[in-house]
Amino acid sequence: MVRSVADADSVRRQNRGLVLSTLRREGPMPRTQLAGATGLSHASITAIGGELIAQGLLVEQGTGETPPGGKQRGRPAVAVTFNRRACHAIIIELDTNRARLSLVDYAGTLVDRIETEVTPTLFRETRPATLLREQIERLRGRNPTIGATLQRISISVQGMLDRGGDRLTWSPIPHVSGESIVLPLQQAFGCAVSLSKRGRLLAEGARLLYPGLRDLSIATVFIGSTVAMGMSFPERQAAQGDDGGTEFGHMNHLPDGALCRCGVKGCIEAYAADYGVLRTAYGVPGSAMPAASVPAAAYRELVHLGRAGRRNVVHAFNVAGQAIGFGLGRLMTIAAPAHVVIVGPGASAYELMRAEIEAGLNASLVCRVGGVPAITVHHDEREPIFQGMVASTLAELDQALCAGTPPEPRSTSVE
Amino acid sequence: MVRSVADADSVRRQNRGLVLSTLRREGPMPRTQLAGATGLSHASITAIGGELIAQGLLVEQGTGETPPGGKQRGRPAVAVTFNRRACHAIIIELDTNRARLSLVDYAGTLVDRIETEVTPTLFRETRPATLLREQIERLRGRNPTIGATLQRISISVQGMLDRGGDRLTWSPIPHVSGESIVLPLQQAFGCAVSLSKRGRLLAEGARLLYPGLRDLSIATVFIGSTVAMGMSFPERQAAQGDDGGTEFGHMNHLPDGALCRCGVKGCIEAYAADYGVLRTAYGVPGSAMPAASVPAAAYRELVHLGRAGRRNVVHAFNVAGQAIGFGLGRLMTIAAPAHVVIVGPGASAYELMRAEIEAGLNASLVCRVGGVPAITVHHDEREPIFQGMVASTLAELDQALCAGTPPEPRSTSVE
DNA sequence: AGCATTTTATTTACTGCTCGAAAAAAATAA
DNA sequence: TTATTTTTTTCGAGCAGTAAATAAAATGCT
Repeated sequence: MVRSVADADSVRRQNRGLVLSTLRREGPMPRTQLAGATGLSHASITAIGGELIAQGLLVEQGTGETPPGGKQRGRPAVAVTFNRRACHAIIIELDTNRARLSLVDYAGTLVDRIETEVTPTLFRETRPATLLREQIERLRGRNPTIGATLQRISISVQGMLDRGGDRLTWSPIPHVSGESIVLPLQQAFGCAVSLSKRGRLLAEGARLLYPGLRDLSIATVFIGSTVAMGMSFPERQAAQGDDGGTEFGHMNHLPDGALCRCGVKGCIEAYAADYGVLRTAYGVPGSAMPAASVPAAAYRELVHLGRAGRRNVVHAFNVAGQAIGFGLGRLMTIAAPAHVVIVGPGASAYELMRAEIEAGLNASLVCRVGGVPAITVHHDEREPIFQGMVASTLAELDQALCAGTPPEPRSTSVE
Repeated sequence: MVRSVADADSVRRQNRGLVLSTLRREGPMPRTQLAGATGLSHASITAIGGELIAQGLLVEQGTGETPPGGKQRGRPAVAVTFNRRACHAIIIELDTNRARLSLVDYAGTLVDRIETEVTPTLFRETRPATLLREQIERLRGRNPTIGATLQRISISVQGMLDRGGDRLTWSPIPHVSGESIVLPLQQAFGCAVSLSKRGRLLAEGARLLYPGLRDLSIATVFIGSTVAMGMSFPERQAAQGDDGGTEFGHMNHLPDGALCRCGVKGCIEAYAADYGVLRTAYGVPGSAMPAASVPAAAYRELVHLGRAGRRNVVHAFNVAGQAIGFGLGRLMTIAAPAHVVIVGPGASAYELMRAEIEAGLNASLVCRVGGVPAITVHHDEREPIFQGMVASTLAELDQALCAGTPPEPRSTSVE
């Protein structure tokens, strides 16, 4: 709560932001309804709405809906909504095996999307910023109409970010850490560029996806080729910085335990990621170097065998469940989420890990006293990430636009 | 970031709060200087200051200081400061062995203080709220002049709070959990009552005590008859609710490990609290019931023996250090404090645990990549708690007073 | 003593924002 | 064509903040 002086200008900014965020949350609506939803007076809505339309951020919608049957009685309501063409953003999901770039407009609609493969050796020769720059150029080339309206580039990555959020200090994606990513793109495209941890976006996306979670604290655990977690708290949405991102997968489970891909011994990931389960299942000692990568099919087969009751596989998933359960129990002592969402390929093995996860949670005093968090399983992790990124990117855009541009006097406008 | 409509009133509230918090942080100062420190115009300072003085919250200070040698040239500056008699707060530290009640005035000056013993059986017969009510009455009786100016009661406790912060759901203080504490006191005294976790206050107090920590994230670890931790983040001061309080002492260290006083196996506390070290040192198996309490002198003797190099004791402290080190390493994956402050009786054994603590931290990928947090030792934990409580209580008071009262027209005032 | 100087604090004139109420606009119903 | 209904805009008042001018309260100098 950094206090700073408030004046008429900050009031206007706040209320413009209120109008935009209400429209984001509840969709297009006429001015009268907007007054009700925001708590502002009709007079203010007229003023603010007029400004935002003049600025090109909002537009009046044809007739919106002709809701209940026949004709309405009075002056017809004209809904206002976001001007799709006001600006655009590019959402990038950078993963261990591929990069997906999505172009969305100001209304949040997907305009275009390209995908490119990421090989383990790719970033040994190509700088990540260079690869991304090329792909962004390509996407822009395919959509010439967006012109200079590209306002924001949001990148989702796995790994640890540096303080300023400019680069990765460590990542499971080979050779990607170290180099600055944000700065070169910022310079190349002259717009805001941000790097976010995949885990946090997963959690925020889960909140958007399940209406029931809207007012709960959520931890989303990804289980797959890595183990990752992000947390999201209500009322503090879009907490910038590194907040909400964790390194859950690299939390120690057992001192001097199994070797993790990160080089440290005993991480949760070393027991619960695909390679960890595989190692346990086939009796490979924990001191053995982890497999560089596990084919998706091989992991699916493993889950299948486990479900069929194959002893060694069931045991391996039990070990994985114990690592995750104790990890969650330890987490609970620091920050107690009310809801845990499990996503990723490992979600399909949840039933094999469930008992151990619950046992691990119950070994935590916090859970014994306050109860265990509700756990739900969601298979597809791509959608929450994407939704989360779109939502937070647009919210940031709203902030930037309603904060910066208004005071400009329409001096040299076309008249 | 819950958006709500802003108007002239919210501007005034914000700026009144700004004036008060500036005065809290930087002490009494004349209006001109206040204008500079807050960023508000002189005109606004005149208006706001006048209001606050009329309201009785601030007063003009005689001459303050006659700072550099001889006489100043122009119109003498008259400093404004808090009106001591505007209101009072009672700060209560409820501990395993005693309860301390401090009466402070609006300027934060200690007016009176009483202390009463807490025995392990005390709360079997007396409800905690009843005991506190009696003690508060006693304190009030000794200070009749405060009259109705008692505005706030802040209570520091150890243990877990319920959602609403009304009662303890679990506590190391015997028989204290379960019963509502806040509500009865609120009804008895008709003022705001709040329950805070001792750990969080410790961390916030440490920030106030060491100016160098002002802009860092801090974790304060208490080591003594329990192990506890609180965290404090800059820029988000007085984050209300349960934020910043942890159950670090009851984070699992080893699955199926040593028995903790809380009844769970493997908690950090079971290895690192006084009883845990004692148990390890004398070869008592971890499955043995922990001692009900360890005399302070016995623990001091233990530390003394350890420092003198007694093998079994050194080993016991090493085990304690490992528990704390791994615990901190695990914590780092969720929330990475830049600074760790160690307080309490165990602080004097830090050197015996240091190597193990550092080893535990280094077993965490986060520390390997981002470096280990700085660790400092501070022996006395009472002072930070008290300072933290006074600061946050007065900040809350400022908020309540500058938000609520101003719009009241001085209708039936004495004229 | 009396006037200039200096520093602090207040007053004045003005801007921008929101609000409530009244007026205007735009449709249907009779 | 006129009444009715609903949405939207306009108008006047009120309030908070700023910059600049003014007042206040002291010292220094002649």
